[in-house]
Amino acid sequence: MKNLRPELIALLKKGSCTPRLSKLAAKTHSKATTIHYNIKQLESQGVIKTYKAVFDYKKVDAGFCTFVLVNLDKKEYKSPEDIGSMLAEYPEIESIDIITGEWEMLLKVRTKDISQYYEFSKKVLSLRGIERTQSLNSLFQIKTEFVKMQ
Amino acid sequence: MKNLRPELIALLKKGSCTPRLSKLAAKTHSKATTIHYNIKQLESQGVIKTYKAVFDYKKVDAGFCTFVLVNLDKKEYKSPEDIGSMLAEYPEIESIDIITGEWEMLLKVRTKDISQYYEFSKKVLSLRGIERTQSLNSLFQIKTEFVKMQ
DNA sequence: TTAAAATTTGAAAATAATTCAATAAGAGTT
DNA sequence: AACTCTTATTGAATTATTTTCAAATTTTAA
Repeated sequence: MKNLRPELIALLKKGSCTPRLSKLAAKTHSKATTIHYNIKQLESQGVIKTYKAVFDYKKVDAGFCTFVLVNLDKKEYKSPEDIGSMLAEYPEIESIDIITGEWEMLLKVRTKDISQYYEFSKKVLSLRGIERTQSLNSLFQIKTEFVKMQ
Repeated sequence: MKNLRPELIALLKKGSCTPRLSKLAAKTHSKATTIHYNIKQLESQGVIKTYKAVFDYKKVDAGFCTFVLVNLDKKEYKSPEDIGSMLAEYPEIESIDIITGEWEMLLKVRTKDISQYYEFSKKVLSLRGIERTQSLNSLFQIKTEFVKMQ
């Protein structure tokens, strides 16, 4: 018997969910078929990207959250998007933004703990094109992904 | 006939979704009843907070994304969590973290455009307890909420 | 006012989730 | 290894939800 949990968590983190039409119908005082029509429209217009789960990240070995400000080495890459899409493959990285100001990129990273973060940083933050980084540690999360924690 | 879209988007942003057991069963080569059992367990243990939609935020009037570093006025509040939970009520705020370093708090804010951000900042970033802020603008989003954009 | 397009709805059909009892697998003890 | 206890998986039946589709309604634009 294999442990399904890690596989389920990985799938739910990015998708494998669906809107609850009956609940939405009740909350908006309309019929399920009307919601169905409206949701299909949002989906086909690309308004909705996916449906996913939000976790208590402490309980899925991702309780250590770090924001990483990144300076990119202009000589080493074609465009910030190129490094960005490489980084996007790492499951530890929750978000990647190209930003204004002193730093070119901001990452949000989730690992189990500080030592797993150290492993991540050795592996990822030394990639060609990444010149310098500064990390800000999250001590406490009040809201994530529009969802209040606690 | 009222326009359901804004109401649906607001609901889906925080919840009103459900895991697709049949899909998860297929992907993990197990039975739907097994997935059902495992998911109920994750839910009752508080591992899963909610199921929600991820949007193309440009298409839901929230394409302008800003990270706000915040210094808190120690005289004005009991604890950072108190200001945090006040801020958590604003629908424009995607995430709130208490962080290490020069700044005490990091917000991620989504508005329609720069002028709506200005309205937000006048309304919210002048609340008692917020001493000083610095905002970093997102020029391009590569990944959000663990989901690759584009 | 009228015609066309977009949205809502109801009924029926198709899928999917839930319940529950039986079975199987794993963990720990003797 | 045999036994017991606990945890996890499964199949069958029930219940609930989603999907389809045609008809009706509402909105938009001329």
